[in-house]
Amino acid sequence: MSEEENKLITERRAKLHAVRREGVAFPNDFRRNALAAEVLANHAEHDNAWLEANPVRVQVGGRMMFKRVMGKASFAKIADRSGQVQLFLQEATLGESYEAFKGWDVGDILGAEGVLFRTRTGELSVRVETLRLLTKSLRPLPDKWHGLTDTDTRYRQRYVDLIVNDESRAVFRKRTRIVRLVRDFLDTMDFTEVETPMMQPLAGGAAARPFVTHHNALDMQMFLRIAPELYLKRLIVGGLERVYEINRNFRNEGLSTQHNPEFTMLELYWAFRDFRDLMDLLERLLRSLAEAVAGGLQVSYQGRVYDLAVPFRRVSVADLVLEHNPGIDAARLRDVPYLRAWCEKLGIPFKPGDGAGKLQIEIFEKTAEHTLQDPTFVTGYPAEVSPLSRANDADPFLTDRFEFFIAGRELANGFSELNDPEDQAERFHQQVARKEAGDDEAMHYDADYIRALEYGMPPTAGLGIGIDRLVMFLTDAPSIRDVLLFPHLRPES
RNA sequence: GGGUCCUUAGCUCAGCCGGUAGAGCAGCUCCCUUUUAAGGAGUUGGUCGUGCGUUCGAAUCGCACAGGACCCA
Repeated sequence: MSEEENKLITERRAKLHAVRREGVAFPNDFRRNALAAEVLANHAEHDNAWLEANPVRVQVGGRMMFKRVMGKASFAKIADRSGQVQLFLQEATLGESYEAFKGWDVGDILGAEGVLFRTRTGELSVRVETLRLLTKSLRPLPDKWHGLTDTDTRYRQRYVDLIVNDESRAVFRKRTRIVRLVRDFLDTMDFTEVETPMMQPLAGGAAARPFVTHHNALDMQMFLRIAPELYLKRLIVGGLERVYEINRNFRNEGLSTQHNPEFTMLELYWAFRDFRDLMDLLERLLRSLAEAVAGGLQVSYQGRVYDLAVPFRRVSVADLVLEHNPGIDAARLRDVPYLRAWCEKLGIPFKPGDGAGKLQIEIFEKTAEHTLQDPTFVTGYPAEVSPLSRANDADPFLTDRFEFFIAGRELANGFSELNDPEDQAERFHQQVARKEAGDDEAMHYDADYIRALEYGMPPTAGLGIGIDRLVMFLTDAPSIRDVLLFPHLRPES
């Protein structure tokens, strides 16, 4: 028998049809005057003597999660958005609706009115005087003790996961809180939150394959954005000076525990500041988030404790490459044939057009990146792989840029912005050359962005933070799917 | 893209050197007026992910496919 028409559903459907024959099966005239958690918190101190002397009448409603019928009396627990409260039901008080209740199922949504009292074991409960079925649930919930563990069902039918798994609800509440705290943090610093286009004629601001769509009225190809960067910096040219955006980016790439095709990114741009200021800001932000949502500066993630109290390590790409590859000669880190030989030795594929900067990064990613457990700012990113970053004054092979790693993952990327329109035009030309050489992640030449820079962009620092990965870290979630309400999955067969 | 493992009742899981499919919870019938995974008695429920093969016989062995988990690139 298929899941769509199994016996349990058939039985519940018959119960629904019986309710329909009696009248309105899906009433919407019941109103609550209390939530479960409020009821419990407001009367935590009160014993039965107090409750008898000061009767508290409440109207509560929610989904029935437990049901224990004992002849002429029953207990049930209902869950609302705040938590659960127990109902005590007696045939003597409820009459006909008690008989009806015995036929209702775990999962049904009920409304109850009654007075508070404590049971023999001291649990604050509602002695129900009026009970109504508000919504019949046709599908059985997962096992009350084991809950729902099958990841496929948890992700595909998130509504079921949210009904039965408290921890899952807690993660998403925490996610919302984290995002709100980030906004508060930036708003306090006089940043302005803005919205920029998700559909773009050119997908710029990052190295990634875009999703392609089509605008019918204009008969033109458009792209879902891979980053908001170039639009936000136009706003810096416009004089907004401190802007940020928290919203979705789309990258047409594979799925993994750390990648979803659409993911949430914070990007902020801060005029009259440089990349060092961003490192300080990120350090402060992470600490304040950990204290607010993870219980302190010692954050436990997947069994390991991360101490955010100590200053975060700051180390260059070159130093990490040398640290993890003792055979590499520090004097030859910009020697292309030498680095190619090392890539071959390490089994790293490379393209003919790759220069020393790109090869360094390949070696870094293969040998060092995953070892960066404790919070670490990696600096000294080569200009070749940083087409939008300001070149370092002392060493233009490098840029004033960092990436931030924790638990072996990239969490943020920040740099002093390239505001020299002629340098930027030259970098775009290099990207176009790479694209023509077959690198489909290379950038386009964005003429309007160059025009904006030609009006003059003040010296600026810009930071991007992967919100999903940040939430994963702060909620101890092993997979990005655990922090996305509806993660991308292959279609159901 | 490569490797390892998983898919059996609504849920959580046994069964896997081939011999007609099992438990707990949920459901159904009955008993029970203070339960806490309530308890007691009885009982229903399965194209064992899909397809092809090996075999007298396949949940079990082989191959392919689909979906999922983890590791690697």
